[in-house]
Amino acid sequence: MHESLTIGQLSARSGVAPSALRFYERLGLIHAQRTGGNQRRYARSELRRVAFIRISQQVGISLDEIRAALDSLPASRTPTASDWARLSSVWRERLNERIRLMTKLRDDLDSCIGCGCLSLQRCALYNPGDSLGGEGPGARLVLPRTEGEPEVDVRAS
Amino acid sequence: MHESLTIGQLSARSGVAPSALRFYERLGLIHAQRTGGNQRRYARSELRRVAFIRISQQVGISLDEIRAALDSLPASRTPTASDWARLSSVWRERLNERIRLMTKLRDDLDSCIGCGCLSLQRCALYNPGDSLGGEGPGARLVLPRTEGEPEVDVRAS
DNA sequence: CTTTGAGTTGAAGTGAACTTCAACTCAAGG
DNA sequence: CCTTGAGTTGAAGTTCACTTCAACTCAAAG
Repeated sequence: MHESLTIGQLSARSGVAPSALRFYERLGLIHAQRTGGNQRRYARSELRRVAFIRISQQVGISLDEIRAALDSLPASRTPTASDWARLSSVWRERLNERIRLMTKLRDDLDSCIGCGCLSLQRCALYNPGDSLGGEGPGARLVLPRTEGEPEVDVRAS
Repeated sequence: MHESLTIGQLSARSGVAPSALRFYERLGLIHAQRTGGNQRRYARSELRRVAFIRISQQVGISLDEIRAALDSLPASRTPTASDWARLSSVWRERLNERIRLMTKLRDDLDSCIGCGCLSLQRCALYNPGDSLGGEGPGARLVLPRTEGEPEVDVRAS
């Protein structure tokens, strides 16, 4: 009866807009069968893929990287629990790194609030190796990629 | 001698590209005097503004919101330490919330790796913890992009 | 003075992740 | 059969945060 899902159903159950699902398909992140009338029919396993995509995005991973990760899943068989576990554990590292960076930023910000200085030299908020930079055009990630070596010093205002 | 900075100097000292500084100026985030030859000269206090902007971005705040925050600084006088501290402490709340969410996501992901399931009902990755209402899983995305009412349930793959 | 490197402008381009649109077709109830 | 809501397409539009470009001018060293 409901062995396959329409795009509307997949959208409703995943919380992802139909337009986004079509977009994901164009990028090769998900796949669909077609009916005689050319409409998409999704296997239930696609729901899990969509779940993985959304979770990955929350971890701060680009669709491009997510696609690469999904491509590493076995094409021949339906992914098993351990397949998903393997992917997730990689994301876990990323997430931990992000948490570490944000925590450091918060602590640095705390000490800056203490003195109200924003004197980046002393407070090390600009301390390179953790943050700043970003090369090339295009949108910035909310949390920066590593690199950059500014010499910041705002002692005299 | 260096009571004011050229755009190249401000760029070097802040680690922000000149094009970005001009862009910030267009958005009203920073300000510059002009020389007779129409070149920008920045007061040293602008360095602190740029510092605040970059830190704010790392906290995950949009330029639009940053502008709003900067607009709340007194226009008449040079901002004091406590002015900056006031702004920073607001950001600190945001940062803490983000850390909290990331940490929860990591913990949820951990439990998912344990069973490798990504079965969002059981692993609660999609469950905000309390609002599992009614029949079936009333599960939702933890951080929905837009509004919506997804009912996620991937039990059968 | 000449050269060179730094600065100026507005307009257009970039990349990510989508959404919106117009102009259709398909599927199901009455 | 007819209507209606759901689905189809490619192309274009949107937002954010910038960068790149062309075509200049300015500032300082030699």
